[in-house]
Amino acid sequence: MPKKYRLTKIADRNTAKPFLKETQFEIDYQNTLNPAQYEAVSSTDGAYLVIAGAGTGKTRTLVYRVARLIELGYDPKSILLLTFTRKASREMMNRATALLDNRCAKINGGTFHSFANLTLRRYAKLVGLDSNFTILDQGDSEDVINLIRAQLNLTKLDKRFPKKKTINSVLSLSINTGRTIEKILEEEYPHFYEFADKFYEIAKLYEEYKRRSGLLDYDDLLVYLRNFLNDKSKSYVLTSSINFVMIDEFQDTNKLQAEIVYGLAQHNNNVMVVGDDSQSIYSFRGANFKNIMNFPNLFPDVKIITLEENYRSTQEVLDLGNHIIDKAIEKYPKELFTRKTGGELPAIIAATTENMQSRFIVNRILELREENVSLNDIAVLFRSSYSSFDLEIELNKANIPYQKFGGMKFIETAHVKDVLAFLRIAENPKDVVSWYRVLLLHEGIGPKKAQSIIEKIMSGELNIKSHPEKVLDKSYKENIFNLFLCLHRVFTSNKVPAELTEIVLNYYEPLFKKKYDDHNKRKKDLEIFINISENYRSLTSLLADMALDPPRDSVADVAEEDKEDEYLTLSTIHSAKGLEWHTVFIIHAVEGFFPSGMAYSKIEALEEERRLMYVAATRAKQNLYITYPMNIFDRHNGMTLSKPSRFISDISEELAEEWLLEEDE
DNA sequence: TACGGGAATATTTTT
DNA sequence: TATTCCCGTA
Repeated sequence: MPKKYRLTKIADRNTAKPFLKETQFEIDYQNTLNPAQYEAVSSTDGAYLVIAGAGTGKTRTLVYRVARLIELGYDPKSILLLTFTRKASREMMNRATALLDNRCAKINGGTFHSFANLTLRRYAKLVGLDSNFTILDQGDSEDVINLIRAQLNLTKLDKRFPKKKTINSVLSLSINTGRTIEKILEEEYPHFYEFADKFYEIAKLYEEYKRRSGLLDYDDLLVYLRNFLNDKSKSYVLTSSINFVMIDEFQDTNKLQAEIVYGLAQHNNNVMVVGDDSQSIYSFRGANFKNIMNFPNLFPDVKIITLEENYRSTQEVLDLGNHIIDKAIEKYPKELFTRKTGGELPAIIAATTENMQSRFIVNRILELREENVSLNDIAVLFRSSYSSFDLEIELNKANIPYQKFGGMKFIETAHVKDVLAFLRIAENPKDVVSWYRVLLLHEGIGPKKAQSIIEKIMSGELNIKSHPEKVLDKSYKENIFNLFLCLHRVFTSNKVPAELTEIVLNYYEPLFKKKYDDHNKRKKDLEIFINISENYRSLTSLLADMALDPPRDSVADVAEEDKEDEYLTLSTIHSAKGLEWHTVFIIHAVEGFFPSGMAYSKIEALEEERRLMYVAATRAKQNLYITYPMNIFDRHNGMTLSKPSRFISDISEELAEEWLLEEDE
């Protein structure tokens, strides 16, 4: 169907600005949006900072702006919309498409990392990279670091040297926040400060290693992109094609990402960032809500728009949320209000034990179902993913279907990583970590032997692409011969992901059964992996997606065919970002769990826990229940009496009802 | 040098 | 509780 007012000929979208009168738009923007939203949506040129409180229609605003820009005649491909997750990106494009038409699906979108991935591959030559680099996920990075850590003999020191996880997070924080390693050690890990020089040594070796092996970790994706953007003569080809930059969840970006935003928008400074400083919950990844405060320094002519009308929650829920966040030490001034009144007061529920908390939730959910509240409209939120273990048992007993978000991911399970390691080698034979992982699967091969085989492969002494009979002499055991035979098959196949996966799994199966006692349970994951691989045409994109947008389901609820269409959501608060439900339960609101004991030592960390509680509370549209067990198992002391979370302990009768659950005899 | 068993240890959130 | 670390044995 031809659109009434589509402008077809625009000589140069960057200079000749198309325009329409307000009445000529297909969508009645002015009357569908509130004044603040409309101001943001109808903006075109210039820099905008949209401070959007929880539930104020942030996504809606972005979606409408995309539609309007397209209606104005701008090329969809010249609109870049960066979001926090790929799911969010997909959702926005779908909504915009539904609103207007499928031109909206053509905009440039994705996460910072996925955008960097595509850009770096496309402009690999200009960037100075090989376009088929492999992406290391966090676990892979840690493995590399562990290898280096072992080589440096750091385990033999008198004092315990930090573990791979810690090392990786220090290095990563340094890159993402632009602070030196010393500074980070001093501020976050003072007990490891004395090892600063070792950290530098590891960082150097790690960099060399990645360069040599054609590997990029998450941070590299951003760093290379930033550097590319800074080299204006080279990146002009990219930046001149971007007319509008939009960034969602700006409160969760870090310094490095802010620099990227600056670089992306350099062509004409048309940039809009949207965020809520009160919902900044990713500081462990280097995010700093002060990015929002600093934004006006980056773009001096920025216009600030504040969205304050909340469309999600009842006033009762909002009051409690406001109470929690009012005590925050620093935030952008804003006052959320809603027209939804007459809701029920939130409830704060003390249960004598953790199990009673679980049973309360199960009962309440069953009651809600009686009241015709769909399971899809209910969520249970928690600080850390293990908090739901007891509840999960009770839900299973009661036959309540649920999906859990956050926590252990499919991709992080050892057996899936094993299979991926084979495929990584197929993609990039220089990938030493994957070689290491694969070789160690074999009997009789430990770290030393693996090392020596890898050296021979890297030096070319062992040519893995030719048939093993030609390259392996008698000193190699049969299992190595078989491994090389398998890899030879991989290298000589036509590299369709599904076919490669099949070859690998055939070979891997006996090793897998030997390595894992519980291989029956794990087997399902491998079957899922086959299905996933069938959706890809190239190995490069399969591997990139596995690192950047991994499927989240592991064994827990794999069977696609018996997946219920109605299910309860269990989620970490981090994974619940941006979502909303009719009824929300927040569990384990106990000192030491929420706020986490890890946060006690730093005021900034405690402030972040507070924002986390705020995010959790503002997910609720209608009902909000915050529960805490009074006795909870503490690994150090056994059963201990616990204190309710500081975020809810001082709440007055007007803000929430307090219930006490006791065992009925 | 590989590898299994038992001890130690730290314990969150995710692209 | 689950992973990592350490050490003795083959």
